[in-house]
Amino acid sequence: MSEEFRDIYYHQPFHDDVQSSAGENSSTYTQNLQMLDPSSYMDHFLHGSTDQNALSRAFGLTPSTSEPPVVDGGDSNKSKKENQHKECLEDHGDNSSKKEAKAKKKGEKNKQREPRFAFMTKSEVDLLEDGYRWRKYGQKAVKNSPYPRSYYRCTTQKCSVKKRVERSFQDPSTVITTYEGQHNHLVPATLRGNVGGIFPTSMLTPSLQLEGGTSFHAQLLQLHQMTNNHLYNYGSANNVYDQQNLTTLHQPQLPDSEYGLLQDMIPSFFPKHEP
DNA sequence: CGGGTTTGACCGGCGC
DNA sequence: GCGCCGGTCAAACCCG
Repeated sequence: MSEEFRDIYYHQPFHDDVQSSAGENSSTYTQNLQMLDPSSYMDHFLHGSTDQNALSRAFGLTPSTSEPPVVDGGDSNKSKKENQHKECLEDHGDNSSKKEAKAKKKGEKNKQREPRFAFMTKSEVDLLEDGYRWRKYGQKAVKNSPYPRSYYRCTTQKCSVKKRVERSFQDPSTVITTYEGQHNHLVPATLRGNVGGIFPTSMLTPSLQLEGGTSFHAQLLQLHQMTNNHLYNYGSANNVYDQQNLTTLHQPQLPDSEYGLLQDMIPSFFPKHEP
């Protein structure tokens, strides 16, 4: 299961003025990047990680020999559940007899487990913009939490990426976003008149860049896709966000070798140190 | 009218 | 076998 939830980030933007729509508001910018203390919810995701560990893992640089990335003594139950639910996933069956479809699927061991990628963001807005378009397909109450969990699917046809969004019940200001799967397409051309989030980077408009949650998420996602998966190429070399956008990003402390590599890959993710 | 959201029902896997 | 649980479906609804 540690493979499913391999990356958790904690993103804490500023909040000056907050409105109610994911786009305009969280007019925040990234101020700090750190791992969240293991909460009960997240226990099965990560445990006692440090910034460096987290980031290293995030970039797929975790030395395979060192600490187990995501281990929690008591997560056996959870992990089973996670696995189990994985197996329930996926069925776009539009046919009338759902049961049959599911039965078939079941028989066909259609249990591919998509990689997951989760991070936490301090935001008043639940649904952080990442450049993609999502359709909500469900909402469930979260056990032991007053906050519901929402389920979204990428609206692009043939793209089965999903994401879950829920608010941490321990820190209601924190939103936990879990992506599942890989987009097999580029970011939709327009999003509120802008190029949304992640990829066609050089096109980002200043206004969008200032949406801290957006660009940060975008970059994390991009990072994840680039480092952990080689199936998709979004033109990494030229993906350079305006440096201003992330100047306050907490600079990760990585070994020079790793840091240099990452800097090459995502320059904007590692803003130059300017005191 | 098309696309998104809401929400109760349903499903399959566990654990007891 | 039953109940719980997380996840999904899909009809009804909403909205631009």
